[in-house]
Amino acid sequence: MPEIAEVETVRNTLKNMVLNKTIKDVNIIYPKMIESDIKDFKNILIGKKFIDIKRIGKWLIFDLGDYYLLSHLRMEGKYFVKEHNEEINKHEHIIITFTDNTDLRYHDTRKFGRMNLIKKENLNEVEAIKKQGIEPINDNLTKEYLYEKIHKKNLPIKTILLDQTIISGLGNIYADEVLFLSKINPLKKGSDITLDECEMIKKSAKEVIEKAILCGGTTIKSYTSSLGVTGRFQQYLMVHKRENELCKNCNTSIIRIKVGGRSTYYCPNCQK
DNA sequence: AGTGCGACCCGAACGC
DNA sequence: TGCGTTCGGGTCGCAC
Repeated sequence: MPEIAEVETVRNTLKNMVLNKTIKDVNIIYPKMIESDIKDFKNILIGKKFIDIKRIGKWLIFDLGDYYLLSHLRMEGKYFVKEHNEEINKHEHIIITFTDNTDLRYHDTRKFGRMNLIKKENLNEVEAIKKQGIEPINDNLTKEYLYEKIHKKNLPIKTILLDQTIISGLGNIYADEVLFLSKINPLKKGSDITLDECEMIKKSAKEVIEKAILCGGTTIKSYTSSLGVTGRFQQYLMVHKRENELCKNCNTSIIRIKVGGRSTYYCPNCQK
């Protein structure tokens, strides 16, 4: 998916486009995308406004006053703001129309994304939200917290970094980058990670995510954030998607392996 | 409880 | 040119 930096970019972009506009209609083209009651979805949204857009981990949270619209972009979800009379693209699945005749359109080639409309007081009953771990940009992410969560696990550290209940917001791209900066081999078991290495992971995660947010995210293949905004972090990637290219640190060829079913890129010299 | 893997979808890239 | 196969930025649920 868009990872935390991409979601943050979408959030900031959309805040400038859709806040405080009254919703006049909702067109649900692909109902499976909605996890809450379909009828309620339309009825509740019409007449309301988005008064804010928040984010928890990779979840976008549209604030409707008494309700939240939760939106997870998964792999390829995007939002576009278009004039209502523009033709509907085949990958646009949910269309929210405002009284000024603009649309907020949810576009998702693979239809993996999900939305969930809930009463505000029920936010903490949403399992995925409740279980979110600590974000890299939060100072509560300490080496002690990480060590406690990691040191009894027999899984590769790469797999652990993708677990949203430990660190919230890292995906496949930034997990590889964090391990490179930390000089840790992606296959190293959680139980073999030292407290010092947890400190490295914590520092690297913060560094990578802060820089990626400043860049507006990364663009790989299909991902551009809403409104065609293209992330610029790609130029700073040290290992991800760089198989057979040379390590920017030591000139060794970057290699690609599978870890937990996910493509994983690393420098065999820097990350022993 | 912890771990591994298929399923959810579709388009792009690749092999023949 | 065309057809079949493989792969993927994420997460969930099921089986062991």
